[in-house]
Amino acid sequence: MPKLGMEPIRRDALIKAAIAEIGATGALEVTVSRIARRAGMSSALAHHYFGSKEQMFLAAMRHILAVYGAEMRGALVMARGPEQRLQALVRVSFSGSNFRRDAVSAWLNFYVMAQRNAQAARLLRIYQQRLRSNLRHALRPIAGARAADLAEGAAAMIDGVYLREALGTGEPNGTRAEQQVTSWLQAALSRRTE
Amino acid sequence: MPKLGMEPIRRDALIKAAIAEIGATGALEVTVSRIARRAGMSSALAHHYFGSKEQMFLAAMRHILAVYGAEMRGALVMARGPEQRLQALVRVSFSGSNFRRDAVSAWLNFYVMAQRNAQAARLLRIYQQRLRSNLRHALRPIAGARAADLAEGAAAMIDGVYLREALGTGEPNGTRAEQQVTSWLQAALSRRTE
Amino acid sequence: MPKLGMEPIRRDALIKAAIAEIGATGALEVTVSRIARRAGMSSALAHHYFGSKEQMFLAAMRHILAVYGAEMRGALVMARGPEQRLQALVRVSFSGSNFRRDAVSAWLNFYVMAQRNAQAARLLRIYQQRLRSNLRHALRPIAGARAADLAEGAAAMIDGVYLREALGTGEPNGTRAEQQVTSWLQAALSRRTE
Amino acid sequence: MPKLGMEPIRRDALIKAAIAEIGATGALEVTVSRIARRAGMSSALAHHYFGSKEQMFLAAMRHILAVYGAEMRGALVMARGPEQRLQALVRVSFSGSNFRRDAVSAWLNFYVMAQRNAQAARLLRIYQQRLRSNLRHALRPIAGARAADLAEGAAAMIDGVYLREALGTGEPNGTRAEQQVTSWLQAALSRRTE
DNA sequence: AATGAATGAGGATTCATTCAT
DNA sequence: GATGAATGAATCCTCATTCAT
Repeated sequence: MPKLGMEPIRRDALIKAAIAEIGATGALEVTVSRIARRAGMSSALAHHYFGSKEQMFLAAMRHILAVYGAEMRGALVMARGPEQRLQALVRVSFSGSNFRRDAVSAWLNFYVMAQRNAQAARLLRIYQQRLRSNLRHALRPIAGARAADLAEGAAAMIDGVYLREALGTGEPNGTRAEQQVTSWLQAALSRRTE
Repeated sequence: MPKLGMEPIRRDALIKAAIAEIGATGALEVTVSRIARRAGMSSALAHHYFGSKEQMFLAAMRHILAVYGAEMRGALVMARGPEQRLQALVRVSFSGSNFRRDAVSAWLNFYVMAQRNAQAARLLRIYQQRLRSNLRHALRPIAGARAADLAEGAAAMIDGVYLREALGTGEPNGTRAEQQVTSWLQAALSRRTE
Repeated sequence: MPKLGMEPIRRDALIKAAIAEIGATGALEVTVSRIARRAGMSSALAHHYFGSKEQMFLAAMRHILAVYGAEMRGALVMARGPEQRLQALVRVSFSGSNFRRDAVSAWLNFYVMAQRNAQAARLLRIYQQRLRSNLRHALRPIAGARAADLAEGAAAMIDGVYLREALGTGEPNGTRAEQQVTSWLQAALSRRTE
Repeated sequence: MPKLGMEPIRRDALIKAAIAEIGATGALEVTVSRIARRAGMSSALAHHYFGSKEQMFLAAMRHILAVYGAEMRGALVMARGPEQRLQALVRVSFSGSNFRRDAVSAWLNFYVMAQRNAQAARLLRIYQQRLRSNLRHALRPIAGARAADLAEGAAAMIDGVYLREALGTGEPNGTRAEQQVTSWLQAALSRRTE
């Protein structure tokens, strides 16, 4: 039942399957066959659409990144004032599709991938810069000159907490994560006002 | 030129080679042959001494952990007062053998390994608990009831900053990392005194 | 030149090649590569179709057994009266595809395999029981109550003679084997009529 | 504690261990290391004494054969008259050290070995001929011209019954085996007297 | 558009065997 | 006499990838 216009559907299915499979295995040592089977097609078709396993993984990474970016924009749109913007950025990092077990585990593997693959490294840097830039932007009115430093610290904190959730045994707990980051941010900010 | 008592020497060489190789490749997809060659022996001998690739990786992980623990103890011994203890813990995390490019990259891969391998997960948890426990201990006199929370946050911060260094392109910068964590800690602590 | 519907063809070729290779080598220490090469394909394809060397051997065993069973049924169909049924059973054991050098040698190795592999043991037992049951059936009208005992003995005799042919240097001689078993059977039966 | 005159002791221990190990594994795929360990020494020493794995197996085969021959001679010495000689030959085949699970299983593997190894084949033939010759000798006074044929048949019967015990799941049952052969022999003999 | 067929390359692991001590 | 050290040579098996249909 080959149909026309299947390409986007297939690609999407494969990306979702790749993330799910990586999440389930906990490693990048996932076979293309398994991913393809999970997506309901042959591995040959997967290659037809992505050219190589690596490209498929990159597409999956791009997908996670794109969704994360979209959610961030969406949250920022709703925010009123710097404090809310800050909260939005933190909250988005620990919620939505980006914080499901699958995605969290996938992230960990993208970190590893970024060590060898230039494209993956670039994608990662884009994500990091976007987050930092957004954090700086939100912090400027509140923290002034310290905004850059605080943004840097907040980003590290977010990554650290994210990592901990990725390695924990239970299901990731977004609320707890958010609170941890928020309380630190407030501490750093309140000190400023001294 | 077979000698007696080679076992500890060989094991040591293999562990070092494994860490170096993982660091160089940036991934766990390192072959036993490569590691063995780097350690100056046949892959068969590597298997003879470790039984399996996985056991070899675990030994490498244990080694990194042990050295880290030793350095931590050493620094704590020298510390006078809670503040110095705290500083020691942070400084040790970003210095010494534990913060060489190799080791940093190896850590990243151990994170991935811990997602599937129970033994690796256990080792990781031991490390995390030891760090948290040490941090709590040092924070108690300074932060009182908030010590537990702050220790938790500091640990996350350390991991986050560590992660950033692992993913950065340049050589890890321990001083910068230490300062980042320290300044946050001071912020959180100073708020307490309000 | 990939074609569709190759699976049964490939499986068949591999089974035949496995039997031939075992027969030629005289042992189970045959490599998958050799078998695959003899069957005109890569070892990877052999694994693709059988999953493992062991499964391939079991399939070969099942094949020999199935052919033997078919030949037995065929001979029984033609037989008129108990004596002819008996003769058919003995003759089939020492003729046809089941008594070619290859198969005879393969049998010997299946014996060994049956000592460790439960599935092989089961297959072997099925063959033994079928033969005994058929022998009992044929002997009942002739030997009455002694049928069970005689069937047991005839089966052992068949195996013993078969073994001797398997170990002999020359090509197995079916006629000689058949006669040996038959003459013993007649001796045992004639005693009954005393 | 290297002593002088250890050679025969070591060789003996290795032969016993080899038989035991083959019996336990049910196959020839036994490693020299395992055998040596079972015999309480290093694999290097095993090689020192036997030169190769194959030679060790042959020695084990020779040992089993020698013991079997000795037991046969012993039983024949005690026998009075042809009938007792016959009974002695059958009984010895299914009793003593030659009929322990270990040895029975080892025999099966020697059969396989005899298919490739000329020396093993020669040993096997010697055993077979000795048994046949002894059987003929005992049968001559009773069966006259038919002695040769009957000896042939009896030998096959012994092997067949032996095989069945080797493949059975339970412990070999010598009495049952002996009776089966004996009753057939008597049947064949009684027919002669008709 | 889709897939079964097919393989080359590689990788972990095993093991008989050798050798210096 | 005895062994730990060491390895080359296999062997099974996996997998990304290609291709004809």
